[in-house]
Amino acid sequence: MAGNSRQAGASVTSRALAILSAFDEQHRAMSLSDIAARADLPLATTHRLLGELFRWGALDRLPSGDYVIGRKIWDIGHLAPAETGLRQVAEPFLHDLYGATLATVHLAVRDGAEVIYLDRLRGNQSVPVVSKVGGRLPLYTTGVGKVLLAYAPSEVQDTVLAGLTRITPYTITQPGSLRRQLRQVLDKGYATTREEMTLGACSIAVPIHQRDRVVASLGLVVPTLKGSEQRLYGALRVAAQSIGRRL
Amino acid sequence: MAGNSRQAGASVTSRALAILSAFDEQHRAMSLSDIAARADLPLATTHRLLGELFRWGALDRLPSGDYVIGRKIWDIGHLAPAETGLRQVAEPFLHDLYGATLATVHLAVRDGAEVIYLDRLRGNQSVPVVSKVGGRLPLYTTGVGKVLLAYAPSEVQDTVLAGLTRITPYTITQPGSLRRQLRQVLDKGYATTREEMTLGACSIAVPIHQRDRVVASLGLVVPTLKGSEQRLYGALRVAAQSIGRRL
DNA sequence: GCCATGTTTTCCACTGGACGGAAGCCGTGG
DNA sequence: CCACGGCTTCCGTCCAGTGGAAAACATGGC
Repeated sequence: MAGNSRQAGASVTSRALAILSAFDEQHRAMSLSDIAARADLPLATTHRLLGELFRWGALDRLPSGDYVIGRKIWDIGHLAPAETGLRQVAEPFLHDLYGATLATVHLAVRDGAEVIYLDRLRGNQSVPVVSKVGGRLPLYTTGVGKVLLAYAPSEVQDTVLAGLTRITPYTITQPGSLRRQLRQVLDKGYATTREEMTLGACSIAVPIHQRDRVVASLGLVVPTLKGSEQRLYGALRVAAQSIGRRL
Repeated sequence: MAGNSRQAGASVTSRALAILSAFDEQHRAMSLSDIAARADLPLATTHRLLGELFRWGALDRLPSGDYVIGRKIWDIGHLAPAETGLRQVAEPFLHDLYGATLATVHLAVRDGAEVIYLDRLRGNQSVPVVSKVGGRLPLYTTGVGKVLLAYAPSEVQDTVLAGLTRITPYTITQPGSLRRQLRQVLDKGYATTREEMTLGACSIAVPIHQRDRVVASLGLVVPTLKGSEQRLYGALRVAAQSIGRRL
């Protein structure tokens, strides 16, 4: 009854993992029933699994009783070598970049059809940005995103090109025009955006190469690129090369 | 035989979690048999669970075949509110502090009898430090640690005092002398260390209050405190108050 | 090349722990 | 006071996880 009630290959472990997957940026705190609904699991089962995860430290509870991701996950996550290794190496160069430009500095990698921000340096009086460390944004509205997209396999590009949605009046929504920009990124060696994600924020970004593969992108967010594009590009290129050499 | 072979209340989920727990700073990459040994699970079972965790993205594999923590854990970990909330709020103030002092800046919380570093700003030419974001250190050899220990429940203090081990010639190993220092921390409002963790590195740290509870600590690492102690304390206090007010 | 040694992967019959419907509990508010 | 929605506990059924064993695979010594 009630249709296909449960996923086919649902192993025990995968249920616990399904619960963790139920959390995302829009759902940082959820009640038992929310989680059960989002993970598509029966209440009683969810309840028991939540108990186990909580006891272990994977989840915490707010005074309200809602569940949130716990410290232990944050903690163990920092053992991930790809993320922390790159960050570790890049850190001092990000500082230098910030010192030299006073712009918001971003270090990001691609995950599927999204950017994930590994690190961000933001000054006190920098332009407001929506990025967060650990957060995700579309590939086609940010400087670092465009770089990563330009070097991504064509399946990924196709997926992204098929789903362009307007965020600001300046967001690129024409597949042809985005495709042209991506070609330019490969030619010129850097990408730019002009208020395509946030009004009042422009950005410029370059790839970070490990051997001959592009593994990450380094970007700056500034109020305007007028006149400073080449200077910022120069600073970015030096930093990206230094980071790449050290990987 | 060979003693008590398996934990008593070992639920399925807890085995997957035991595998994740097998990873730590000294064991970032492990083979199947290493993991099975550390998690105290049979090889075949471990193998299957590793497969599930890998397929989901909780674990990655190196070219060598060794398992490491995967991006997904890092990713989900950043949804933990305690960690990221505090970081988010503190970030601009850490920058200011760095700008004003050019010292390495630390933001840390206590977990049991250890410090966990939530954030670190390190200049290019700062004193070398052993801290890492997401890393753990003892409570009694670091500035932020002493602050957090001074405000910790007495059980925690007793545990720590019972296990003082020398790291540098200047590490405090006398329980009495540490206890005296902790009292001073409460009196003066800040803690200092002088080469107790790393030779050539001194530190000063203050508590961050949320309402009337101490939730974190903010610290600076410098080559020497000579003459600058009061100036650094002033800067720290202002920053810590601003952060606390915003929580 | 060949065998000895250590590690990873696959297999499968058995069984004990997960499953989840249902009933009880608790807080809220009409 | 009772009705309602969400949380927690209970417990008999049964199937998915278990793990010993053996097969594949990788090393490396001679």
